[in-house]
Amino acid sequence: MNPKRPAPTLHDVAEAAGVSTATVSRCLNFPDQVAERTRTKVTAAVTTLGYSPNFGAKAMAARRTNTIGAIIPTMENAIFARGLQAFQEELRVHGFTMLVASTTYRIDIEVEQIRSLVARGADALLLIGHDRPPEIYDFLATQGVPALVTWAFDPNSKRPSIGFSNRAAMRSMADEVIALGHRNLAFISAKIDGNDRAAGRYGSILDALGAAGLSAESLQISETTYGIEEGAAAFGELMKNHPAPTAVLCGNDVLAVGALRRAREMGLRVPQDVSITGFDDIELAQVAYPALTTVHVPHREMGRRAALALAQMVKDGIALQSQELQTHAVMRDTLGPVPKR
Amino acid sequence: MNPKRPAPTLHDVAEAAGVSTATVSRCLNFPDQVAERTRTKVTAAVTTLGYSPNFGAKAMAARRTNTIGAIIPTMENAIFARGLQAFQEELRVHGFTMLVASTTYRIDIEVEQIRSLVARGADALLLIGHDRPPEIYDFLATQGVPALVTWAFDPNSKRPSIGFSNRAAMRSMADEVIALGHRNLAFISAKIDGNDRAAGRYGSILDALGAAGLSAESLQISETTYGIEEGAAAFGELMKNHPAPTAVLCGNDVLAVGALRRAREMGLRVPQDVSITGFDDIELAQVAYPALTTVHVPHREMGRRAALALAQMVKDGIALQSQELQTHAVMRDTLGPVPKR
DNA sequence: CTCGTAGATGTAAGCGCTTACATTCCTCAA
DNA sequence: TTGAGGAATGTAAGCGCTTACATCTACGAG
Repeated sequence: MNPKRPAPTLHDVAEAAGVSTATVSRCLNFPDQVAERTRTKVTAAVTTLGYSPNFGAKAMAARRTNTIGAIIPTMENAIFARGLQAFQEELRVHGFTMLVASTTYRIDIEVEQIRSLVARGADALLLIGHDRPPEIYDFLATQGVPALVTWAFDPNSKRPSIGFSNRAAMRSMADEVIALGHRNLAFISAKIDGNDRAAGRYGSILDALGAAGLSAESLQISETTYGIEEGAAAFGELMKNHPAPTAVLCGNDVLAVGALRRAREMGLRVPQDVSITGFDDIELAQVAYPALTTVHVPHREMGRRAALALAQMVKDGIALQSQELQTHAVMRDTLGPVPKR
Repeated sequence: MNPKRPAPTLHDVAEAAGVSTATVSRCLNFPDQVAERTRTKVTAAVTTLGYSPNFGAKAMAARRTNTIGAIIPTMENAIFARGLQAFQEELRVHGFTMLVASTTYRIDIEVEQIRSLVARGADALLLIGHDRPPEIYDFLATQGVPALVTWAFDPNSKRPSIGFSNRAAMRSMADEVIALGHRNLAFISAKIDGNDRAAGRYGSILDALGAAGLSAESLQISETTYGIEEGAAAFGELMKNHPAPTAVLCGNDVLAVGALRRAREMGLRVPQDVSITGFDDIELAQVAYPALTTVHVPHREMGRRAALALAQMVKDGIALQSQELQTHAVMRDTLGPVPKR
């Protein structure tokens, strides 16, 4: 580790190989435009010097980075982690590099991260959900950086998105719950304000209720932050109400698992005494005991498709097209008929 | 989205504000060196133009990036995700940005990613584990990029590392298991070759056995890839052996949870019929049923400390110092005494 | 032997920014 | 009124790379 000696540059390599910098550059980027003999010399020089191109300089001169930025709320949530992993793998196949940044669900940090990724020359951006101040979209427009929204699909939005309808997804589950006779529901959700996904899920439960001729009174809601503990706490509070809900729908599996644990601690049997459902269908759902009834979301597929669309748009100029993915309720063991009193 | 119109540059801002580029640059980087009036004009120009600095150019001119790269096997593993999240948050406090890249456990991709992060000007790198070809370390040395190893602590290595002793960690669990009378163990591990962490864990079980006067014969091993399914499959195979193990130690919680599930499917009671232990203590461990006995590793703390050390070394030139973190066995419900036959 | 041609290589102009140094402008003391 | 000295600003030289264009070389055709 010698932070003193400056790293070798193209120029150094050129000198060592006895050619011009242009030749070295060509040799590195378009090997077949260079004579065999020259290439050998250059390659040797590169190796012995331990040369590594300077990305910034390269990006500046070439005006292209082959980099796509992704901005997610947090890596600590499996749904983003797995979606991104797939995103990156697919991107790599197309010769792109992914840059990730996380916001911890804070809008000011998101703004900061977006600027940072743009500054770093991202050719395009992957964003989660539609909700964000219009200035951000304006900024991206003036910078000429295309953005693709995922984790949400909104046919009415002019912005391209690849995702699923949070409304339809949660609706399918709410319908199941209501069909089983539950009239007293609760919803444990992430903060709804500024989160179109959470809002959509919430709205759809109301829709389902309405369709069944029930009033909004039938739904209690508890907003909390992400986490098992948080889900447990919210569940505990909800069950203190009179009447206590007979079915608790959760905005994601992590909250649901927390609720499940608290139910066990409270001596409530699931689903005999109370039903609990999740959302996302992460591994946790299958491992939980009882296995969690939840809404399956194809996160990996979403990541893969987003990567493909973005790569094609940057490379071949194919415009981004919105795509809707399907979700479905997965019935496992935590949803049952309403308990008879 | 107009990818045609070029983004505004420092020069454009300078022109719009009627000052020189130097002034704009100062205004952006050292606001108090600039007169109030000028600052106002410049700020206005920046806003109306939607200017965003070009990172590459900046890095090149300033010869510093305030960026630290992190290279992990995969984001899909909660232990890395949570450690990195903490890493990034701490880094942010010190004014650094994190760049992540994942290798899917492939050494060739790791090499590629390291080169890529270095090319991007990372001021330093975070690496997982010690095992990797010496050329990589040579390369980093000639590039003058310091690297910090985490997820492992090896007092004998000359390279700085912040982590825990995988040997000591697994040893503590193995000792517990042996103390409970188990004489017939199995270990479900990630691939050991090229993974010093897995190797350390494996070795320590052998050590424990030796210390108890038992032979290596008492330990069956099954190497597999990461995943719940994989853990389940490995467990299934192991239990076919004669004699079947009475305690199955797993290299991580995910494998353990898979084993747990398979045990349930096979009608085996845990821990009455067979004991199962994990490693990492991720959330999954508490949620599993029965709650998993595992080795607690302070991932977040590790990420935080690594970030702090790296930030201080880059900013203030404080040399990296190895730090050892403590782990401990967490006894929950999946480890019990050896079943009497 | 000359010339045209295509392939290989070199030359040099930026890309957008920072920063050492030079210049200009004020302010205030003498 | 003058000039010293600090504050504010401008000038311009790179940072490491790509690439259009110029140049050179070698070879075969005429």
